[in-house]
Amino acid sequence: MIDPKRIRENPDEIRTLLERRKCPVSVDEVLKVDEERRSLQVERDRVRHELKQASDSIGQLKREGKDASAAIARTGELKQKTKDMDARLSEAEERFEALLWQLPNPPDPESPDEDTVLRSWGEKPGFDFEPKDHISLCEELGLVDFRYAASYAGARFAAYTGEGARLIRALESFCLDLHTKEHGYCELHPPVLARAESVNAAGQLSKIEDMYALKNDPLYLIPTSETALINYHMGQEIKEQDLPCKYTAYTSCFRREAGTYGAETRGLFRIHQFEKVELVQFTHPERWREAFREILTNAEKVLQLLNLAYQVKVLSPTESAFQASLTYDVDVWAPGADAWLEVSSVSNCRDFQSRRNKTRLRFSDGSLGYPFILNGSGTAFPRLVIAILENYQQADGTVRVPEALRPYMDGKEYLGR
RNA sequence: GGAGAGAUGGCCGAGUGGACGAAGGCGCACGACUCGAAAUCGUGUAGGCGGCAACGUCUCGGGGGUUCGAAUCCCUCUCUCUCCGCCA
Repeated sequence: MIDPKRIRENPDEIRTLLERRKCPVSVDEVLKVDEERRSLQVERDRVRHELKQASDSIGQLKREGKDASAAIARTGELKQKTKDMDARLSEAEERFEALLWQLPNPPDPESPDEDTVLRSWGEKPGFDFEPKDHISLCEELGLVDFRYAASYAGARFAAYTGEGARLIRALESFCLDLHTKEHGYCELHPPVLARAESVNAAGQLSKIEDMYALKNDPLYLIPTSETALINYHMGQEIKEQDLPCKYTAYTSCFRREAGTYGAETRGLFRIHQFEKVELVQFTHPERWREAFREILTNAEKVLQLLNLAYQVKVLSPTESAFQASLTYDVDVWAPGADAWLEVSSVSNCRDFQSRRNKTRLRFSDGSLGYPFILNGSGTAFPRLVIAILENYQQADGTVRVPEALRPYMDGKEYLGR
């Protein structure tokens, strides 16, 4: 959430920034309720102070063995007044909080009005045959059983089979090894179910219609392990000297994808459950750029080691997530689909999430603040699988295994051979 | 799921209705002593909200209640521990 002081002190700046997101919440409304709440608090504190003093003097009388019943009788009105003020104040505070929680992260000034490709890496492969799309490759090589997944779980699910399942497992180990051994991340394996509070801290409850909720428990299936990782220090203080804290996790991710029917409904491109390796860093507010570049580099490294062409683009405020102030996407080239596929999204959420889940930062001078939290995929698998299959397909219908993955596949050189 | 016991400051731990935001200890910071250190002694050591500040107010796991007054009594929720059950 946004620092209320920042809104109070720079309302015009916040208004302008939020307009870039087409945010429906009015800053004036927030200011109005804030003002209301503050003046109520002054009044409430005053009334309560009177009551406390009265109580103290009753205690004093009793200690001296004097009769206090007259003094007690006089507190009745004060007590009622305090109760009324309490109710009015907490009502105003609730309204204020509710408004505040609805505000998205103001976009970074760097974010452009339109998504913009910044650079690209690698060569698109040339084929002397007509490249197939991943759906044909999966079916012909028996890597994914869509029919089974549909009858077992429903439309838009995938069940990897045989070498396909093996490929997913190889990718998991490959990515986690890279990020833990080479990039210095601490590996976690968190629950994929989370409380509303945790999901909300991450900013994802703003799209509740996209979340899977359980019937018998107040829990949600997480849409990304970002949810788990950004809450790792919830309610805690991190010491400045312990920064940056870097975490990675491989989890399944669950998204209802409500309202996306009709578009890209076949194959692995957009499915309800997918696997992803996530990277999260808690950083010093002044060093977020370093962390941002690092996470982006870490994600790119996966594609570079697999020798897949990709492009990096910076997203406009309307495209970036509710909780993010700046987002870069990494899109991998998929020749069968003849398209760039988003496999990673790197975001700076500043102190937006740490304020929500009360992760605080103890500076070495003793003062207290909030760490910046950044996240990025490193990377999302179904689309990485699409890219591998389509880029590495051979004329004979088999798929060459990228060399970097072979150690994780018992040295296997080709899928389907 | 059943039965019981707990949750107090950075940590340990006292506190069962009034002088308690909270004894004592540890830790930490500063000062004294010292050539320096250890030991010792002294001082200080939570956060939120509001306020320029003085200060006020809130917080003893969370929420609600009783009371003039709650860390303390009552209800409720969460979490932890022990035993039983059930499992992977």
